[in-house]
Amino acid sequence: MSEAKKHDHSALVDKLHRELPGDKKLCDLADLFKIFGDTTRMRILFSLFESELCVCAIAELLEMTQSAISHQLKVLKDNRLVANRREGKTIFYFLADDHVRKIIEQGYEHLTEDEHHEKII
Amino acid sequence: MSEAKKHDHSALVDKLHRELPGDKKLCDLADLFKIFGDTTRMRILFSLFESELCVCAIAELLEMTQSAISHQLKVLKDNRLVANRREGKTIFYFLADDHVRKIIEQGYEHLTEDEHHEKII
DNA sequence: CTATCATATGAATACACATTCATATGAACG
DNA sequence: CGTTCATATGAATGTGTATTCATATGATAG
Repeated sequence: MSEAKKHDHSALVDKLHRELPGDKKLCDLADLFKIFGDTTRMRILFSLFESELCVCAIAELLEMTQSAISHQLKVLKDNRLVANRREGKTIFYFLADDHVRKIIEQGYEHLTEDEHHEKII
Repeated sequence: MSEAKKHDHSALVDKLHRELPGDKKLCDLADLFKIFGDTTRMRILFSLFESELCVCAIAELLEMTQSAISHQLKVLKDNRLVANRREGKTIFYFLADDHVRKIIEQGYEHLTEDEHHEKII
């Protein structure tokens, strides 16, 4: 037997090490949440909650540069959170699927629960 | 009436502007997701899915510095995603509530749906 | 084909933040 | 108390990335 060092958890650690999802999965998951972790992108997603919008409408709404919006829309599209369709010169963006709404709603719930906590203080 | 400029959406933009959640809410929400948007924090959260763990167990499991883990645990705790309890010298961390699990699971679902897409290609 | 409108994109800049290193706190034990 | 173990924390560093600026693409109208 190996001499037990200070505070040995090798057994537990080994077990958990086998159970943890692969690094690829965890990294992908973190990358997904990273997309939601930016105020501009979050505001864009909320803008698209009700209806599709063209790029310049989003830019006006959020009072930001067309370029800034366009860059972020690319990030959102590359990660399949939004999709777009062309109509003449205009390109309309819309939410890609319902997961986007669900993920955001879950986050919202956590927040409101926190407010509950703050009231007590 | 104001002269309609090129591509006028002022009506739609005004309407949406009133409907959008306040900047504080959106910022808080983005900040929440930002927490999940880091591989180390995601791995820590997954480590705690099954059972509570002390800091050095997490550090061993993830093969990272105690300091790095401690810094991230602070972030997680400040945002109420984990909580801790003391037992002598040791401090055990655990998931604060079920929202954490739900949020992560929603993200996971979105990912697996994407894999579906990739298979078709 | 040229001008214009809508959008995309590359490079540069500026800022946020994860990790490291050194050190501090804090509990238990002799 | 002084030492040791477990954890926390402050400052410095390096990396990632959001925005800006300038410019490119791409569609439409004349």
